[in-house]
Amino acid sequence: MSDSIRDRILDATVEQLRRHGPAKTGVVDVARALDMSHSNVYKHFASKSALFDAVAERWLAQVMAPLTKIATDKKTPAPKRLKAWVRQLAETKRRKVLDDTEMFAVYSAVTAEAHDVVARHIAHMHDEICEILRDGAKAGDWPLKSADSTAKMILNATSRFHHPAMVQLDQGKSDLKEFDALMDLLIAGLQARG
Amino acid sequence: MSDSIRDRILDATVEQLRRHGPAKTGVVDVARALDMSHSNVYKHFASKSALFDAVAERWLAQVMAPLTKIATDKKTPAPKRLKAWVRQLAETKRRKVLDDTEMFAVYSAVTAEAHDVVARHIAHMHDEICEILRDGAKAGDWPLKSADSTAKMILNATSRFHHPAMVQLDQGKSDLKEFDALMDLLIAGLQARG
DNA sequence: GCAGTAACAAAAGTCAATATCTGTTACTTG
DNA sequence: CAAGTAACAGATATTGACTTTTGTTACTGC
Repeated sequence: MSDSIRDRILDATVEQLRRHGPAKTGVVDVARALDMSHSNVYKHFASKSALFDAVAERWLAQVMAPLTKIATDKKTPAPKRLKAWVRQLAETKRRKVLDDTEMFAVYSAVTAEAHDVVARHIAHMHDEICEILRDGAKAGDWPLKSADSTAKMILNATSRFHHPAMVQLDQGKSDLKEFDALMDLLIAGLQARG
Repeated sequence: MSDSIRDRILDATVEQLRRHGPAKTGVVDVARALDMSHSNVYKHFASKSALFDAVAERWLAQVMAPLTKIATDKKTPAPKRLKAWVRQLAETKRRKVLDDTEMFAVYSAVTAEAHDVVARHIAHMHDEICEILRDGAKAGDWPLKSADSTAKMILNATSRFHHPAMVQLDQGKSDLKEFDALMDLLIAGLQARG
């Protein structure tokens, strides 16, 4: 079966965002692109921001997919998995900003407004790091007092390489070797802690 | 001797920025506050952005002063000094954003434009961290392959707590205990590295 | 030569009339 | 009842005439 009407509206919205940017994309434009009245779009999305939130949600789901694959790959040792997971996150953001700077700005602007969508995304990332950390503790890779606070620490320490605001300011200028060195230091620290 | 004319113009500019924000502060307003023609301001600053750059430079010098005191306090052990230095930086930013949110936005907007002023400031911070790292290496606190790349790593890892863009997004919401935990992990890592 | 000014063109900003967009309601069609 | 529409009020954007601001030049007083 083909796309649901909801999906078709979302596709059209992304297309409009791509063509005209978030400031000049309106519900009327999206409706016009689909040859329907804007009232009908409101049948499927409560408001313009709900529509944009749904776009952000889809984007973030795409970001998460390869991360989840890494997080659940139990046969790889936790330290290697942790590094691979955060590296994948940093690479995704870096690639997005290098390949399509304008679209990254759109993504960034839309997610900046989508407060609870982003909160759920962060919670999701947090949970996957916790899982890797706990696996590492079980395997004796490192001691672990609190997976929660340690996961937060990992995300904080690496945000320079994956937080949209930072990635956008950096414009992919910084080397991922800097990321690798930092990640190695963090893992050394995790393993050294009493 | 009293303030130079340059300083008086800078003071008036800060006053205008405080009162009306960066968007509504013009060279004409600054001149009017000093009872002079705007042409005369141009005698002392090449352009409006040069004037704002000078304001940013003064602010950043104020940020640096207490940091330099810590960096050059050779009698305190390097690990403690490193933590105190970065903590002081994070605290300064945090306090600025909590005490006077509007003024932090002004500072942030002005420094966002002042590209080479900020580059010099980052270089200055980088140098002070290098100094602490080298002192630690001499005292046997940690091994040190490259002070430069390690200093960069420390600034990267802690940027969540001191980079204007991050501090502004966070609005002082995050606990400095999170910072302390991260800094302890980083120092543990530094000490553990082969 | 340092501190200052008046007069000016070009760029940027203001403001109010006008047009467009958002979100709702009541209604239609398969 | 899922998908769709027309008509509407209020909020938001756009436009174009009209300031204001930026930055320069040529000049004054000490």
